Amino acid sequence: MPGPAPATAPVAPPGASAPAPWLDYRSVFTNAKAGMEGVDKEHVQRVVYEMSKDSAHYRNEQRKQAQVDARIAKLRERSEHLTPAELAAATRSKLFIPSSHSRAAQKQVPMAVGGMGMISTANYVARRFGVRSAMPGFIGKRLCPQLVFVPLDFSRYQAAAERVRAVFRLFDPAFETGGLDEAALDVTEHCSREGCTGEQAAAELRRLVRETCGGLTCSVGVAANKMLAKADTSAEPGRKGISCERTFRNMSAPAQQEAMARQVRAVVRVVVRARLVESLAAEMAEEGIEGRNVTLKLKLATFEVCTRAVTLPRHMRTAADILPAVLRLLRNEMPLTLRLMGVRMAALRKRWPALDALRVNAAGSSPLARFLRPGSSSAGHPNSHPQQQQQEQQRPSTGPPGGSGRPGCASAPPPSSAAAAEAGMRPAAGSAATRTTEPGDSPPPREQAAAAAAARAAGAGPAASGGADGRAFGGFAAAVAAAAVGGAAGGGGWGGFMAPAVRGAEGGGRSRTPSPGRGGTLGLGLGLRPGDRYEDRYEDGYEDGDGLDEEVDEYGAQRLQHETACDEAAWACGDGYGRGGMMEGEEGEEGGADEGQQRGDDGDVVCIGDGAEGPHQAACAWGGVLVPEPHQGRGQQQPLGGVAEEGGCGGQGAAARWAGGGSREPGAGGDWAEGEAQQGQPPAKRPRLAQDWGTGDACGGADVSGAAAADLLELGHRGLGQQQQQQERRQWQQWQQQQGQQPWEPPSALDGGGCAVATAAAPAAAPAGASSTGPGAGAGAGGGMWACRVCTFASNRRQLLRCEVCDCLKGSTQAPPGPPPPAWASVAMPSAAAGGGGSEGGGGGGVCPEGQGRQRPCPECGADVDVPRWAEHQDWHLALRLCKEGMG
DNA sequence: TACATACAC
DNA sequence: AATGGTGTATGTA
Repeated sequence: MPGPAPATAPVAPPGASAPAPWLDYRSVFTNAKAGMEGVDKEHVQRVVYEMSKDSAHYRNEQRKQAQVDARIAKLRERSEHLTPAELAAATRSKLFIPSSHSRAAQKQVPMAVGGMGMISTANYVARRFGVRSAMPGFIGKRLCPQLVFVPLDFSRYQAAAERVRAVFRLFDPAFETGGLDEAALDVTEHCSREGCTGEQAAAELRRLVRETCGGLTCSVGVAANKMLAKADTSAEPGRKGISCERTFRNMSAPAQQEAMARQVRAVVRVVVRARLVESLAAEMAEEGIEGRNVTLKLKLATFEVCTRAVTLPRHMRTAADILPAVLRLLRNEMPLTLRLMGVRMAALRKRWPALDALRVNAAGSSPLARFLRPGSSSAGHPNSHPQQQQQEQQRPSTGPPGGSGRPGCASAPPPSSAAAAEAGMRPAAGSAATRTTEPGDSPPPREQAAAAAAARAAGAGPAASGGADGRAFGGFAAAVAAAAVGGAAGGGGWGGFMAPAVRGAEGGGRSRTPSPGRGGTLGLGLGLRPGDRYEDRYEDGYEDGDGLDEEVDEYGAQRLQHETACDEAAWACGDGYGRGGMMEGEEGEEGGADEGQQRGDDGDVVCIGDGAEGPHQAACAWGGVLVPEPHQGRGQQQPLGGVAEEGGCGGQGAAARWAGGGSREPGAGGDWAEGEAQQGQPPAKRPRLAQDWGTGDACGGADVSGAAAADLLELGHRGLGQQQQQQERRQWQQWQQQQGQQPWEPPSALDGGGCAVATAAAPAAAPAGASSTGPGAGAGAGGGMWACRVCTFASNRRQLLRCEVCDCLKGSTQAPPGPPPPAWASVAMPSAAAGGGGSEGGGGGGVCPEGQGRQRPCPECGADVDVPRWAEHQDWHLALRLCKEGMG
């Protein structure tokens, strides 16, 4: 193989002041990595630079680099005043035996695992060209045109990792994993037992791996070990956080973006469409964990990343519980121009440490097992369990969870119902009238699938979980099986959290299983169809015979049908709401957009939130400043100020933008952020969300108890403070005035006519697509909640004036006139059936393909829905289901 | 402690 | 045309 070609591309620095600007672009890609000795660094640097320099990503890298430089300078200055003692404290020793293995299937061909988007790793042949991990594939291809991409195949990596871990376990049953290809072992005991040195153990480890893992090699280093303490941290679940995030596919027609940008509710659409919360809740259910911190991660179109977090009043796990927190965090950051969104739960704990063990034994044949088994008539349903009620409604989340738990989990949920409950069907915490999972309830297909799969898996028992080649089932079944093994091995550590041995058996308890369950979840999360890229990637993860794939497909097909119908209706009508932001992997061509409504190919990104003025503008969430984002090749480049302020974007980023504020488009003003701008004081940081879950006094901490709990939780989750509501309304009205519209006033009587105070219990959440609850049929804890007449959300607190879900005013039947009129309406509407909007003049042309007019009855609620709002409306039902599920 | 960010893989 | 997703550690108020 010839070495890397000398710089072939005619890379003339056009008009650059510096002779070789790429030399200043310090990216990780030029760092040496094993096998990269002798690489022409400057060439790599130049290619990377040339291919990156016009991108938002590049600008963000520059920004970050400036920050790092500033930080370094600061540290350097400080270090001059450090005492020796402090210096010593700042130094840490490496403690572990890291081990990794890699395998170059071909020694001659340059190969990279990954694709054009991102390279996970590259073989040594490729590395000689400068190709390396974390590099975008298209740059790798440029550096090395012969580069062959090898698609990711997590199921194989997982399988291989399992085998290697089996060897590790021999040396240290409680070893810790660091991803698929790394582990840390404490071999202290092994060495004293075997009377060997660390080096000898390392050699033995290498040999065993090589001989038992199909020739895999691993590198092992030995160092002092102080991590024994950690073995005693059995009160901690093995993992600290769990998350789900998605990058949005670029979109789209300017009209669409502008429309999106006008409505607050678009946010919900994006969240719901991304299925972030759903997926996360499903994973938590699989893992049997719950968390008390919710973090929202946002990556802006500029590649800036920010996170926003709240601590919940107690541990939570269902989508219905998490979603409101996410929405609230998100709303607080608008306007936004997003590239990625993620949701994370932290402060985790095992839900039922003792119960898990019991559940495992339900596979056995003891009387207790029989009692617990699904179908046992005497097995109570989850919510009748006293401990659960206590824990979920009243119990302070402090104290050893499950510690007091006499294994009085006699009425513990059988696996199937547990899975169903966890998948989102659980009654809301704090709901006085806890809804039971009654026979009449028919969970949505997905939940059914999950429950069925879980039941099967659990029923199969540990014996079946071994898998022929050591591949675990993953997800729920695997966790159960592992717990069984570990529980037995560990001598029955039932109370409290899992013993280290169990964690070992779980593979460290930290690594996630990307295969079956997750593949399904991901597929669903992306709204993929058969044949799509991501599905290809993950379909290997499905185990034969576990039935999950069929069920997933069935659910996926339903979702697809639903969404396609919505989108087609919306897109055909050209209302600009058809797609509330697509995910990567989704195709943009569906939906029958007519020619006049084709999406732009500007490479724009999802734009949400009030105030974003157009497709080429982005707002910095921290500063709240609206800044035109130059379109590719056009417009001025935003100066990236070198102001070395502390505090990330809040400092430097915002400052830079303020400094460059002159590039705002002249007529683009009018967003509320400009008010701040005119004061000339860049807010250092947008204020944190107040920690006012609930009233702010009683709910701030962990202790929520008694009857007040329900109230506070409801308030905290679903309501904003009145003050905040008023503020929002002022902003809304202000915006309207700026738009030259009449301020929208609610229909006279707040409670007039429409405010159905919910009293009855909510009907079961309907399966997707089936007709279900009528408006106002909602319910609640009987606390005088009101049902929104627009979106039907039935659990608004009495003292709230706006619906927490859709923002409509209490009692109103109208949605506020936020978004501009749909495009097709301004073309001409020959149809006679003028539903709502009336006559937007014009002549000729656009015929809504719905043909019959501008309204259709919604199959879910029966209401006549403006066709342009059809997709939106359907999404509301979806969001509502999420919220209602479990609200009782 | 709670939140925000940086960074490793 | 195009730069990921998940998890942990650490700094700061």
